[in-house]
Formats: sequence, structure tokens, C-alpha cells
Amino acid sequence: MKPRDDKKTDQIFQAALGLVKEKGLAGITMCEIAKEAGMATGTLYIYFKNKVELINILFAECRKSSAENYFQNYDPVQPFKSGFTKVWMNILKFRIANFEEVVFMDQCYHSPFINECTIKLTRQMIQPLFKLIERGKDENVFKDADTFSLLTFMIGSIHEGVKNAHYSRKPLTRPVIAAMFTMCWDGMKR
Amino acid sequence: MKPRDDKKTDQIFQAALGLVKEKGLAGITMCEIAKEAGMATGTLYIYFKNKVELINILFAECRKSSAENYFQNYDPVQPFKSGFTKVWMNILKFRIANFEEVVFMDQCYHSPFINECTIKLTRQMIQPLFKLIERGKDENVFKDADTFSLLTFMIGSIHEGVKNAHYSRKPLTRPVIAAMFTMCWDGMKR
DNA sequence: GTCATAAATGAATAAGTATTCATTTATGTT
DNA sequence: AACATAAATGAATACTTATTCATTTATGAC
Repeated sequence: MKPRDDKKTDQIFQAALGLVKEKGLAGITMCEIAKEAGMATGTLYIYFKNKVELINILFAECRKSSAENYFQNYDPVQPFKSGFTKVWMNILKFRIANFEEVVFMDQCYHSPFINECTIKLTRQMIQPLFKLIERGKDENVFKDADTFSLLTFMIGSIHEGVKNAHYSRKPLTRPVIAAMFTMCWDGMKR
Repeated sequence: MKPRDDKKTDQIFQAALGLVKEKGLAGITMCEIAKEAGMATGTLYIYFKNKVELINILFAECRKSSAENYFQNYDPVQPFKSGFTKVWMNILKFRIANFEEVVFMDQCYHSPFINECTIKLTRQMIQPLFKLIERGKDENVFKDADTFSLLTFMIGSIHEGVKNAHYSRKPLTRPVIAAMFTMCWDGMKR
């Protein structure tokens, strides 16, 4: 028997992500994904039951790789500010490096492809970030605001920054990133 | 002759916005828009040449009403902080009240419907916001960072806040809004 | 090297969707 | 009130796109 080609799933994902960034979820067809991935349309149906499943699995994959990245090299023993900076930078760098995934996930939130349940699972994956913010509040570093508001503010400072940098084609240089972080930190600190 | 029904264009827009919020740009059909707007499919083609035009005009409309709102009741003679607060609140309130438009515009950015040119025009409409940020810098109130970064940060604090409030179904109460504003202000100020 | 098996192909088919158009309905004009 | 005109309708048409499937190709087992 002929074995499955391990690389194909990834080729399909890359093709889909590239096309969604280019034309949005509304503009992609199975045929185009296949062409972009360098295979026949029918092959997509060997790896995925149908379009909806393809998109749902890709969504789950993106969510996972993004969440796994948050706390890379985070050391809870280090002072709070170091740890927070690490996480903030992790998220920023991940989103710059994986902008296509950011766009794809953004588009998925209001799509007929992703179901409520999948979205709820996503929300669960940010639990560790909640804990991080709470540590900042416990140590009296952060404002005594609602944790969710603080987290939203933190993510907003990254998310909007990455998007605008991309659209304006101004790369995020080291000093710009530093300024962004300072604004976020100053906004959150007491 | 029978005159056009003034209300129809708006009914079509409202139907389209509602459906896009529900299912995204990928999930809407002309047939559904018509049904939702309470008219026959063919009627859409009396008011718009085709689907692409409908979406482009709606996009332009949203962009316009959003931009017109920024400086409502802004008085340049008042102290800077009052003016900035006014604008910040205008944007926040507008986005809460017109969340469907926010979603629609977000989705349009990566769609096969909206062309580069339309997007460029959009970017032009934020010029007055640039001026506002620059005033803050000139008066030594804001950090001496890149104006674009400051503006991005300001918008991020609003945009992410509105989106998350919506998804988490936690309404933005007055104290939460105040906390959000303070974070934004503290982040931007020297 | 032959066989068995499953992957890969892409044209054919099935669904779904945008757009048209012959017909009906409503409104202003005379 | 009768007419002219354009709006409104929604079934029919044209087109696009998801999915299937008969056929071909590649791989591992023997």
C-alpha cells in the first residue's frame, strides 16, 4: 500500500493560510487551495472530510500553536516584570512571524465554518494569561482593575500594533517595539 | 412612474450587516440578504449593480459614518485632555453602538470584494486623528514616540476592548470604560 | 518482480449562488 | 380614470464551487 505523505497536511494548511490572508475566508475555494498546495482537488478529501472540517482543524491547530507559545522561556521565579515582558514579547513575535494565522483566526470568528464550541475552547486557552495578570495585581504592580480588562488591554496593544505595522508596511523595529511595550506597561501599572 | 423607496437601501445595508456579523462575509448570499431585508432577490439589483458593488458601497458608507463621528462635540479650544477624552469616548461609543459595522469592516479588509484603492482611502480618513495625537505631543503631554504607534495604541485600547466585551457578553459599564480610558491615557502620557 | 493496497488524480457531478428577465404592481401625470 | 413609467417580484438561467469517483500511480509486503 501507498503511505500518506506527512507533508501534505502542512502544505494544505500553508496554502489555505496564504489564500485567506490574500482574499479572506470568503474568497477561497477548495480548487484554489489544492492548486496552491500543488496537488489535485480530490487529494484534499483524502486528508479532510470536507471544507468545513479542513477549516476547523486548521483553526484548532493555529489556536494550539499560538497558545503553546505564550509562556516559552517564562520563568515564574524571575521578577514579575521580566516574566511579563517575556510573555508580551513572545506574543508579539509570534504574531509578526505568523501573521497569516492571525488573519485566518480573526476571519474565522464570524464565519459559518467555526462553531460556538470551538470558539469557547479557544477562550479557555488564555487561562494562563489570566493568571499572569493576576500575579501582577497580587504583587501590586498592576492597577486594581478587572483582570479581563487588563488582559484585553495587553492583547490590544499587541494585536493592533502587529496589524497596523503589517498594513502600513512599516516593519516593527526594535525601538518601536520598545515604545509599544512601554505604553502597555505604563498603562497597566499602578 | 413608481419612485424608489428611500428606505430600501438602508434595509439592505442593515440586513447585510446583521448577516455578516452572524456568519461572516463568507456566509452571506444575495438571496439571504434579500429575505432578511424583506424583499425579493431581484430588488437588490435595482439598488446595486451586483454583490461586489453592494459590499463596496456599504463599506464606504461605514467608513464615512465612523469617521464623521470621531470629532463630534470636540472643541479644540478646550484643554487637550478634555478633547482627547471626548474623541476616545466617541470612538468607543460608536463601536459599541455599531458593532456590526466593526465586524463587517474587519472582515472586508481581507476579502475579494474590497480593492486596495478603497482601503487606501480609508487610511486617509484617519488624518484628523494623527493631528490630535500630534497636538498631544506638541503640548508635551504624550510620549515622544512615533505618532503612528501612539495612534495604533489608542485605537487598540478601544478596538480590542469593544470586541472582547461583545464576545464575553460583559457589557462595558461606566467604571470599566473609565478604567480602559485611564490605561490608555497612562500608556500614552509622558 | 508481482501483488495488494491505498494515495493521488482531475474530469464529471451535484449543490449552491449570482444574476437576469418576463410579468406584476404601484405611483405620478394627464 | 386611463396611461406611462419604473419598481418589485421570484422563477429561470448561468455560473461557480464542493464533492465524488473511475482510473492511474506509488509503495510496502511477500
